[in-house]
Amino acid sequence: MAEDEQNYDFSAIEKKWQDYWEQQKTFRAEDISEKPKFYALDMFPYPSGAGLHIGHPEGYVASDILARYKRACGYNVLHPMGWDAFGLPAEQYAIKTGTHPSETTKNNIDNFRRQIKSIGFAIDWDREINTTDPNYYQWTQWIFLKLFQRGLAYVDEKPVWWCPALRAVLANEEVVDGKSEVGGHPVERKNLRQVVLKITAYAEKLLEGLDELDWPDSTKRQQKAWIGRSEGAEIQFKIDGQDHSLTVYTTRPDTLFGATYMVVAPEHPLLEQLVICEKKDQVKEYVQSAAKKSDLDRTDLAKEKSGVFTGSYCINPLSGERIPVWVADYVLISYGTGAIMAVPAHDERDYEFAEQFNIPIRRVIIPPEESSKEDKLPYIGSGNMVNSADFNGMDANTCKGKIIEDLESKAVGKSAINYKLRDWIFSRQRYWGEPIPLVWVNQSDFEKAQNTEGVIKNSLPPEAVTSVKDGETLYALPLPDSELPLKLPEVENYQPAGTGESPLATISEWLDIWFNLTTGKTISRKDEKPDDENWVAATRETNTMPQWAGSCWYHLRYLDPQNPKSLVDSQKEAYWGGPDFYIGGAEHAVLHLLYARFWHRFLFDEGILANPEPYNKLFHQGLILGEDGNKMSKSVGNVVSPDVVIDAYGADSLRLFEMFLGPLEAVKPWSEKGIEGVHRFLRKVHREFLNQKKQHKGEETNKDTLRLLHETILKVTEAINDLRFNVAISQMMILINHLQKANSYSESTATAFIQILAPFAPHLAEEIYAILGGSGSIVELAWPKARKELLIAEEITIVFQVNGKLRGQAKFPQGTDKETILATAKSDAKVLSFLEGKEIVKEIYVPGKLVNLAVKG
RNA sequence: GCCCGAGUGGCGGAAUGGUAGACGCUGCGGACUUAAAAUCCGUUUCCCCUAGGGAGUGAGGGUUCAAGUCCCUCCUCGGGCACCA
Repeated sequence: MAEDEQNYDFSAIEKKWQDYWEQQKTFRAEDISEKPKFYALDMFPYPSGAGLHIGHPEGYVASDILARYKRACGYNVLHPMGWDAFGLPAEQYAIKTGTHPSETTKNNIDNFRRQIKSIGFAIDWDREINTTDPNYYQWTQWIFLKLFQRGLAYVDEKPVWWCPALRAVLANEEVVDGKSEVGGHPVERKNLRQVVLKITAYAEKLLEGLDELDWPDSTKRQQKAWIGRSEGAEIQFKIDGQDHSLTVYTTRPDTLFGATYMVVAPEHPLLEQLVICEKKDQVKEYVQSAAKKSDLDRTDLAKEKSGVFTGSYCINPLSGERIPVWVADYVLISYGTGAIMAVPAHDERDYEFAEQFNIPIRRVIIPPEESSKEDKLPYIGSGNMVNSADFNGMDANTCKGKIIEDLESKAVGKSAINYKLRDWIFSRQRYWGEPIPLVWVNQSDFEKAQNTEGVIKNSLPPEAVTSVKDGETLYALPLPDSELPLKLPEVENYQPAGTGESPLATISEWLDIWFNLTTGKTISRKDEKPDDENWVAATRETNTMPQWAGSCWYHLRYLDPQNPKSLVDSQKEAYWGGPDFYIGGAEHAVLHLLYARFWHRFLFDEGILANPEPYNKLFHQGLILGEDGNKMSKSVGNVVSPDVVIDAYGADSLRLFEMFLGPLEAVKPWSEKGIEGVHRFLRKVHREFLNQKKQHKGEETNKDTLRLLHETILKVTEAINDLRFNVAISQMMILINHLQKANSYSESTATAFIQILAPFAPHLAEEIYAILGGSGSIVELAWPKARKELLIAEEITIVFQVNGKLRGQAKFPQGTDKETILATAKSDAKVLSFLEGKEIVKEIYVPGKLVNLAVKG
């Protein structure tokens, strides 16, 4: 090989250009611009102590390629990065070591930032955000106060998942199969005072909004299922011999005449009144045992249903029939009314229960005649009504409405809609989260607040938020905006209080305050009470917010990260709107993406934002597995660190290979050998373009080269738009292989090539551009246009098929007529041998592609 | 159990209903070299008596001149939900 060949010193090249970009602020986004905008957003990482792993950059590289490509297309591009840095691990580490979580978090962020910078992203680092920064969480608290003011926050004793090992309350979503999602520790039920957000008030809007979104279908489906809308009826059954009624929810009012028993959940408030004397002990015992069961037990025991007869009866509002009422834990208190009418003939669960307890099963719907084989019970389908008095013979589906009408006219029922979605338990009994900016006062001070003009009175919710503590009802008051951020106080010990309260509850200096009802100012109660009647004794809310809070609105803060006056300037928000591309893991399909939509829609309803939906276009990158095909994990020892890869092959190779592995959305294994392949490709590019002996000035003179170049520009452009980066890279490999074999090619060809390579391997592209004599940065060049007229070849290859099988081929000049081609095909020696003794029944000619002769005999 | 998605060489994967296996990896053979690395060239779906032919995209059917691609049934894997009345 040529002695003058330079090594591909990727380390030096990458360092050089990363420094250049940083110094020049190459990727600074304009706040507002004449240019159209493109906002590429990554799900920001939680900066863990383990550092970045190879899966993180996959999405970042994809969004970075788009960002760089769009910039070359003339867009004002924003590609920001930040840190979702509140969370359990830093707190756990603090409990173990006494290190302040902010210190751990700072170190982890520094390491993450270093790692991400080493990959060479087109990130505007001036817009970096951090959810644990008081200047950031001030606005998280501010949004909470808005929700509070609108009555969308309340406090309730809730049976919640308590994890003894983590000493923390977990959200439903953080419990998987009866264990904590983090760490896999067992969890149990415990009643605790919780701050809850009324996300259910947005159930309908969140459901409807999905239709408009350009999201993966599976993600939309998951959210739809999570919201779980169903239509049906609420029906009141009078309790026999009492004045009360039992209200049930059903989606099948058409099966009302088939109800042969009723069930109430063990936690149902009417249960006590329903139980007759003789059954008291038995029911009490049953309720107690049900309370002990975790959800895991309930699921495991799903095959074996359990329940107890209460001794009471209800009256079917239409038939007048007396129906026994049971208590059973297969009915959930948290859904519908916590009570059902059981129709064993047409519901699998009721059928199972009825079989087990010998309860009558009465069919009220028969399948339509055509499918009369479908005659087994339970029968879930539609059909015609039987055993249903006046409704007999009618179609069951139409009967739903008729029965509801009938119930409504008798004032014993109405149509109803139900959702599986529950309100969002928003409090965590932890230290390392945003403090919830509320204070608690007694009733008389609350009434005083209601009658004292000032910021507090003006930001009270429509209904008082209360909580009972030690037998006394306390009332929640909001801190005013002027008191934000409410900073986390210093604490001696990060261990939660044994009661399940947050460590903040142990800091009385912070907890017990004098609160001014006019101004909302606070001072510690250790200080003397000011001599002013507006100062009252109060205690602070000690719960902190869940990790989801900060990520509900971070996409907005990137638009205006330093703004001390509002969470985002409305002009900037109007210009940028939402992200044009949002990429992250599918594991956030429901939680983060639903919570963020909720907050965003709320802010839209408040008139604070111009758009109702936060993320119009969403994409999930697929997991990168270890080389052994298993999920990367420390314990298996198959984790690949980007640091190691960059050290050995460089950031450009890492970027290119992550995209070359396979389709972006696919789950695919890492391969050490595979990265050598793309690294070789980059070395080849480096070698080829540095050896300028083959290059000549002016336009490309070789027609094949010119055609392939423009085919490559076209394919790469299309592939980027379709997020098919693996295909784009293949095509570039084809081109470099061609140039390597060519005797010479023009400088303009080389420049066009590195321009389309630049979004993928930006450092190498910059270096070659500089060597070829380009000034400034390659990112300033406009994206090359594919000249489609060059793609038409002078000669076309036509394939000859007989009965769809390849039998020959020939080249023809562009524009050869059909007859000539067919004649040539039919006289082709090989084709002829397959036509012998047969009759041609059909001749197909696909222009420019193939001839197919269908033969018979 | 229910709802999705996916099955293509030794491997990762290409293929608007139109030449299956592009591109890359691996293996094998060769060139260069004292040697190695690097680089380059050839070869790599399977079967057959290798001229050439036959089979082939999880299995079986179907539609079509033509099916990896569309339709039906089934199998396997992956993901989600899981007593929500």
